[in-house]
Amino acid sequence: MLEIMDLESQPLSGLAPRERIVKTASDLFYRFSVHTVGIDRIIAESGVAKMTFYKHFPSKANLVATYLRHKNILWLQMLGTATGKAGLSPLERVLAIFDALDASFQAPSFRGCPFVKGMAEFGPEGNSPEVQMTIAAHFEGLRAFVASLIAPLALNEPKKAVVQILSLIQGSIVLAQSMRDPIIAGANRDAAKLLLQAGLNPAFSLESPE
Amino acid sequence: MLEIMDLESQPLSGLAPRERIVKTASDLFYRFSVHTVGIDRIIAESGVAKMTFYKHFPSKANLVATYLRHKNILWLQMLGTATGKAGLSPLERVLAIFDALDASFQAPSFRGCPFVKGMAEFGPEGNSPEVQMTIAAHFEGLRAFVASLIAPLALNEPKKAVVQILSLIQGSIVLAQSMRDPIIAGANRDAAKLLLQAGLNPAFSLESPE
DNA sequence: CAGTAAATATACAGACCTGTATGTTCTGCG
DNA sequence: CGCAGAACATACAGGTCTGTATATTTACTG
Repeated sequence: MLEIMDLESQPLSGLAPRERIVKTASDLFYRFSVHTVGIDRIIAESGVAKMTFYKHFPSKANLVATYLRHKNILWLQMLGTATGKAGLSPLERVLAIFDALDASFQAPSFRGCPFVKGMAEFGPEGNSPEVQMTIAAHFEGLRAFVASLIAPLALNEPKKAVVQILSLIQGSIVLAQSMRDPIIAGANRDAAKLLLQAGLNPAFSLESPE
Repeated sequence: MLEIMDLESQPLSGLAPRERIVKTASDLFYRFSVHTVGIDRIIAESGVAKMTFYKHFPSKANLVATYLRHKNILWLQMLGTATGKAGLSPLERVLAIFDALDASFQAPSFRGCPFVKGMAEFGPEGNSPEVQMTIAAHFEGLRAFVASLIAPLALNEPKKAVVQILSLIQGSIVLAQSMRDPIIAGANRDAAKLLLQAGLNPAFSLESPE
């Protein structure tokens, strides 16, 4: 057989078996869903033996949790670099989230939020505690991240603002997946700007325009 | 065996077989997920024979589409009654959406948006065209509904406002499912109010508070 | 009462799933 | 070189899934 010419995912040859498995599983689980991708397919496409797989991962559920932790790292890295650029004001850092979202929405591989999809497949009734813990940790981490970005703004109701920004983020992702409109991220960026400015200047908020 | 004393779902005895199947499937698909609930379980819990099931539904995918159409009707009915109450101003009609969401979030059976979950399980790659069509029709219907509520406000950028309101709606649902905080719907109601008021009075928007 | 259509119970085919068991081959290191 | 451990290929056990086939019973209708 010489060498496997994997035309589709090329930078997979040099990696160690464990990383090949995680990368293959991550792509397949995200593109399709977890339940529609079996172990056999992951093993075949990662070019790994079944025994090797079960040496590295005790079960499929553990691989799913690993996949989600992997996505969580990528996700928070993307937000961290976008919001951490030098020279940005505190307000601009929050708004940079939506610029980063805008870019990721345009990627052809975009399929929505892996954790929302994870909740859909592994609800509270299903018994996969490790997966559920990983999902809950992601949402809590994202909440804490947004809260840390909003704190410097010294708003009157920071907790409420965090909920609003998080809703705009998650709503953007759902809309970007369900309809295909390039204005989604920008519209929500504007919404976030308005909400945060209103929080900075209380005279703005809840006053009837007349 | 005399009679089946179904203690859990009582108002199921008098219904016709087809409606028993839809009701049972709707509850199970929504509480758990579609892929984790098999035909056998639906048949068992609806008290119907397998042949009867396949007389009424040509396949499981068709039942899934029927379930989603059922949920779509319930969902739009809820929004219609909440926003259609007499004596509400156009702005209040939009905000009434979030009051209705707040109520549904508190129901113990709340498990998020059936259509977001449907997208997670039946992505664009999976070949279930009827299910995908049903999901797409729901999102388009919801968009048109919100657009019809916003039209009377005569905003400068109605399309953008629709995207913002839809994002707040979907974001609320995701947050209500991932974290459990009773302020979510209210916070997003306030956000919607502020955004729509800013659209009514352009002097509000995008002015730096200093 | 008779006859027809719907619903029943049950068994089963074929495919897929996770996870294990049994060997063989490659690879890195002393 | 020589050997140990990792990764390989493959077959299979036990279970579940969708969908079909066979045969019996209920229920309505003329």
